[in-house]
Amino acid sequence: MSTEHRPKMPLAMRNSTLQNSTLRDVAARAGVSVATVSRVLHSNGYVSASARARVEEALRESRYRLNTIPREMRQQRTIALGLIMHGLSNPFYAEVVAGAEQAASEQDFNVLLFNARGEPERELRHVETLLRRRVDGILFAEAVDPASVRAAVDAGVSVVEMGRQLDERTAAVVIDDYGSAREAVEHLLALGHREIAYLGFPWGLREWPAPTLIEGGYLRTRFEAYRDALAAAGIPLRESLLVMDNDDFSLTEGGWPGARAVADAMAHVLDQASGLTAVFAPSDAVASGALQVLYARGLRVPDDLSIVGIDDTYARHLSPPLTSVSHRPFELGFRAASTAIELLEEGASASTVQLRQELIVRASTRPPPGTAA
Amino acid sequence: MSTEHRPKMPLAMRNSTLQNSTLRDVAARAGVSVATVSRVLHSNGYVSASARARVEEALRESRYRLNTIPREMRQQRTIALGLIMHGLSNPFYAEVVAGAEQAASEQDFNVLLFNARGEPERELRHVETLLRRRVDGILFAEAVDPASVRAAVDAGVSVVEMGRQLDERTAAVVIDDYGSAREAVEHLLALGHREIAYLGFPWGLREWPAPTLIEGGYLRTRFEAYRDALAAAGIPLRESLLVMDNDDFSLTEGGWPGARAVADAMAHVLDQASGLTAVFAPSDAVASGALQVLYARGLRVPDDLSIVGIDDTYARHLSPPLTSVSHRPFELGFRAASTAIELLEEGASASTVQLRQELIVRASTRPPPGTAA
DNA sequence: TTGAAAGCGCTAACAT
DNA sequence: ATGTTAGCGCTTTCAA
Repeated sequence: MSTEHRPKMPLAMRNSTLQNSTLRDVAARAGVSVATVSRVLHSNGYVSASARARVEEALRESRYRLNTIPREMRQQRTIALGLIMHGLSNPFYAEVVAGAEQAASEQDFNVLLFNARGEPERELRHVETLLRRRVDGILFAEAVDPASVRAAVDAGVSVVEMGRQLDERTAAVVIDDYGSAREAVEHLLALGHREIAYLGFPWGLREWPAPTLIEGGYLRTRFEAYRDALAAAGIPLRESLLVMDNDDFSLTEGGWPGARAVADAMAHVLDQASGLTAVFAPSDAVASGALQVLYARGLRVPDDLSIVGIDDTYARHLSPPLTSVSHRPFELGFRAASTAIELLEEGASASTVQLRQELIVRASTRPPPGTAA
Repeated sequence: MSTEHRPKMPLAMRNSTLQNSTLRDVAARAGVSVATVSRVLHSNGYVSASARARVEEALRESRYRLNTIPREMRQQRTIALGLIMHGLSNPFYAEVVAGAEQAASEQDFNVLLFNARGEPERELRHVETLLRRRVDGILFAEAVDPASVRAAVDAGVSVVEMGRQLDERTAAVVIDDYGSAREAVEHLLALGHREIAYLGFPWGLREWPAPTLIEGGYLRTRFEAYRDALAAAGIPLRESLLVMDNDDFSLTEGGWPGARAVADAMAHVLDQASGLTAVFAPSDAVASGALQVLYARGLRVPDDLSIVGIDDTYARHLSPPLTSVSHRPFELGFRAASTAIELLEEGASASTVQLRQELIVRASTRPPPGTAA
């Protein structure tokens, strides 16, 4: 007994503008079976020339468009990656997303984008949503909660962490925060600077909210790199050249470094320090705030003071164009997505890759005043 | 005769770490039917307390996670929107994407992100991919090809265009380019400026590649606004205050305005014009380039010269912080996604909304030198 | 070279 | 209150 498979509605109606036509509609029109239509669609299996011709005409006439959902169901793969990040306002992450999209796109994978805004619960919720959609992989751009990453790994999808690794079992593409901060400071040292201010948050790990805990994390690393670079050059740390997140200077606004805080910090250093010739800003955002203070005071960069940033985001747009260390966010995203896909296709195993940073020298740095170039 | 529905593998195996457990697994474990499990999962229909308890335990034990793909198939809706844009490097579009993601997320819709990089073929290909995935709606951030928009509309999904409307049948959220340029220039006029330079591409509609055709589109509009604002104030256009894309000044690099071109343009105006007191830059990117030239020449903003931009992207990071007109990209994306969803839920009809721009006055504008404030 | 049919894992109408 | 079952529209095996 063969079951009656005809739809309740007559074919004519099912083919209205509202309803997409199906393989069966096409098959009926061409007078063949759905299997044959499928063979024509995917150019596999044997199809006679005449059948193929009739099918192709039927496909055209019925304005057929393949529905990939049943296929996802059948094949248990979606050809999709989820990407969880925490905000696109920072151009660094925008580039990360762009890189991931491009790599995915080149392999015909689609990207589902989620913003968890630094909130662990939201992050976990997004992971759940992605797992229910049965995506093939999940990319985390600086995950905030190990539990979300764990959930993804436990579900057996391919997981890649970017920027920071919260779970050992994932593949990861990370940045060398220490190395790039050190490279920035050493660039200043190489130019002959000895009095270098640090605008940051060396001990700011007190009671920050979740997103900033992270921020605190890498700012601490960058501070250590500054300290070590000076030490290696035989230069003692000078208190007056440091700004830290203490009761006098709250460098955070709602958990993140704020413009006002940065301005205060820069002003503070300028007022306190004598002989200052350079500033190390642990991000382009901080550097831009510092430049605004210098501009307002009529101090010239790099004539009076050199300044170097990290991130290479706003850097090229500032006056003067800022020397900065790029973490190559596009490549970060690109590698992450590629890795997720590789992990899928082969039996490849997860490994951690460290991306090499790149110092980009622009017009904001030069030897200290009164030095022979 | 009931068909034999048991899977080939024994239940135990199907429940391995590799294979997700299904409703049927849970039902078997709880000793109920799949319908009952489904009722528990969605809290609809009647379920006895004891059955519910057993099901809940079974759900836990089998680490069940709903698979939404069959649901999409059954219900003919995916709760997903496609978003096609042309690059995240421009912070304006990054914010648009952020806004769309947030609106979608608030309604539990997911966002599939595609970058067509200004290429019509790629744009159309992305539309096809989205339609095959049967997304419920497609958002275009400045579509480049009417054919892609048409394909989406013809397929019957809900379509919203952002920034520019290429198809009359879509809903659209657009920007008032003319209005915002005019507001920027009128801000300068209100401060008392009469000698205002324009750094742009008034007649640059010659043989630009596709992406820039658009660019040419709105730059032309912004130029017209500049011209009209001056005319309304009784100020004649002065050739020496205009930079246009001609053989002397190629303002485009690979189709887009380049840093070098902007620098040349600003330098040109400074050399030619006497009595110049203000500059209208038709984007923040152009303004930032102009500021760099002024900085290099030791000219002070706003003391010597005022400058206003459009977009409000880099504006806040520049020295001095730039007065600019915001097009509120986050809201643009947010409204677009909300609209797409509304169009879906109700029988609402497509309409075009114009977003109101916002002049943001910062430190780069003030009355001309030698004027009583 | 072609067709029939068994799923993929849900939802929901219908029956009991 | 619960179970049975017919799909959703493909892919793919198996038989013819």
